[in-house]
Amino acid sequence: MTRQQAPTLRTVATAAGVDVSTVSRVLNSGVRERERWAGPETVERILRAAAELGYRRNPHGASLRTARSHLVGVVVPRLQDYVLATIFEGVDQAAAERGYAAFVTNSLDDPAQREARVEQLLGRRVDGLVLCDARTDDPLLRMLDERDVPFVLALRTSGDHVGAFADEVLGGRLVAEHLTELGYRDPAVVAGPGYASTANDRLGGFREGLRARGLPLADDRVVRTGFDAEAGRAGVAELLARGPVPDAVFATNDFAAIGAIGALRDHGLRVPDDVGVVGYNDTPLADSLPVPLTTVRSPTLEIGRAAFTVLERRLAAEPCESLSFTPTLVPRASTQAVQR
Amino acid sequence: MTRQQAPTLRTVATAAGVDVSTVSRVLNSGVRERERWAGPETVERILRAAAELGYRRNPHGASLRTARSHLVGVVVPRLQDYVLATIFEGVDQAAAERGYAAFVTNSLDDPAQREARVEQLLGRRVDGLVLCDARTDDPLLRMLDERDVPFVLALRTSGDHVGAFADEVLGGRLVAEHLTELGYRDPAVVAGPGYASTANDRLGGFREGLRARGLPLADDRVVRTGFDAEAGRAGVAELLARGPVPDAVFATNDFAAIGAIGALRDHGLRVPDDVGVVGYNDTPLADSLPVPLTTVRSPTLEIGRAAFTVLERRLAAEPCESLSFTPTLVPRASTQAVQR
DNA sequence: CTGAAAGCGCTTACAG
DNA sequence: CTGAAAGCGCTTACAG
Repeated sequence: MTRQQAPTLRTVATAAGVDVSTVSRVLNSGVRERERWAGPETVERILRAAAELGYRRNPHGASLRTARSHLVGVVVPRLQDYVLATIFEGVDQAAAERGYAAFVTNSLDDPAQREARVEQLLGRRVDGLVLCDARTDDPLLRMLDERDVPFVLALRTSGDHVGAFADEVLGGRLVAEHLTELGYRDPAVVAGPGYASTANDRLGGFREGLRARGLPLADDRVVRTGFDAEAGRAGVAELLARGPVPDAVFATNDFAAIGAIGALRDHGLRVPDDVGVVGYNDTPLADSLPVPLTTVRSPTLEIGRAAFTVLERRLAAEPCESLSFTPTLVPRASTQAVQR
Repeated sequence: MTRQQAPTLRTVATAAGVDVSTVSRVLNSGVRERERWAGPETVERILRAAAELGYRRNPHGASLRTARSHLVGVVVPRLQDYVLATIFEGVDQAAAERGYAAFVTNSLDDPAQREARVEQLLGRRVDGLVLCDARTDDPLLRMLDERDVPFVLALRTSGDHVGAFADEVLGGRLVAEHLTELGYRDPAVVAGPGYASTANDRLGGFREGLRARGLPLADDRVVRTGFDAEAGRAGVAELLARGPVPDAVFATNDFAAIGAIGALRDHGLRVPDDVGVVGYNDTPLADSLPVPLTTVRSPTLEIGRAAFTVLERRLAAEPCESLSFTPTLVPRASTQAVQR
């Protein structure tokens, strides 16, 4: 082992000719407050010694002492999902800016796996959690509350738990308005699973928006599946098996929309000429598809950042409220004015 | 704060009527070795006390004492990229199985950002690093070596640094063979950036495979861009601006392939009737696209898992070699026998 | 303004 | 087989 011993507070203290406690105080206070703790010359000496030695606080020592790890855990359904990866990036960014580091882990929307992952994070002594996989009925959240584990939600809501969300109902309504304005009269929906508030709210907003225009959405025009391409493919297959071809398909996720387009094509239906398609999230892919996809843009990175902000308030025991973000519709070539 | 004090070794020791050192030894040894450390009855008492109290080792105390954090850092170009998210999942899985936790962070393939991220990870006292963003010429790796920081590479190679990789040259060759066998004679390539060994090797294998069949690849049939859909779109636009329409396009990434298909369509070219398209990675999307994409499957999850395995060997100062994986070609509808 | 001391929770040589 | 002690690096009330 030629790796040299990492400098500690003691190394710095010795080099600067002061006590470790003084070094600790100086290094841990901002430029302003430093003067309260040490003479300007002492501060100078300490700062120089620390810089020369390349001192870096050992977080384990600090955490052990303070019982605060400055670590947070983020639980996502699956990191391979672009939307969730983006939300994590937002959390991670905001966390890093505040001196925190973030772990991410997949729950796969499986309650058992999820609980195991949360326990692992807690075992690592994270200060708090950001959960991106809340369920409409969610016993885990109650359990965490009972154990006084600080957590916030992101993206998906559950009960009145605090977090950072998008106005998904509005998102669904925007899609309904877009389609009806273009002249579509018989749209169908391939919605994500019922345990996800996002899927429910997008569907709910869509239904409401249609009804407001006198176009109630029949139950057989709705399929509940998952959020990936395969789900979209299966969803459309199911819709087509049920009855007449809808004139539009709203998939509550861009990937599902891509699968939906594939399935439509398998049945000899062209997009947008025969069927209009709308996705959700404005994934970068949406714009680069052979037929660019009409979709709803949701500020996912911001949601991630905001989730951390709310969590930090919770950790500081400050009063905190949920933060909400507004989606916008992005019209592209996969929908068009209907010729009649 | 109603949150009850977390039980410590001391709590357990008191409950079991033994010393903390005994508890530590028993809890840290496997079933087999336990008997060497304590009488069966003592072991029993300790185990029960720990279980009843819900004891969990405080990793900060342990890390402080042992100077081992059981933490690893994973650096990826970007987590939003499906391939990298998958590799991270592999690393994380393998790490968790071995009692490690993993941080991930984005370098965005930017040297400055990358170095900053690595320093942050080191500041968190990770035991080692998995770098998925190695560069063909990579000063950071030399620096890490000098500082004796244990690291391994994944996916992208650089020099003879150890890691877990796929045989990308073979992957490129498989594509060349597939296309030539179908009768394509004038393929073009939209390859990732030159600092990524994966892009270079896929291109190199492709070129070599073509040459072996008497079809040298002209320089103006190669465009170097990025790995995302936008890059594929731009790459094809560039190719078409340069000269005659190629009869096939090999994009070294599925997302680039999707962008390429979009750009081809913009120019009124149909896939596969006018131009064949091949991607790389067999992203789930590939199979669900309107025109399912011929692509190369690379065992990315395995690569991630293997990378951790190699890292663990390095951490144990065991001799370690790189692990290599074999890709396979997945033919789909985006390529077809050429009619002449 | 600065120092000395205590202690966070853990592991590990050292005794016995 | 088990205990007592030391110490990892840090922070923070307490003195002065």
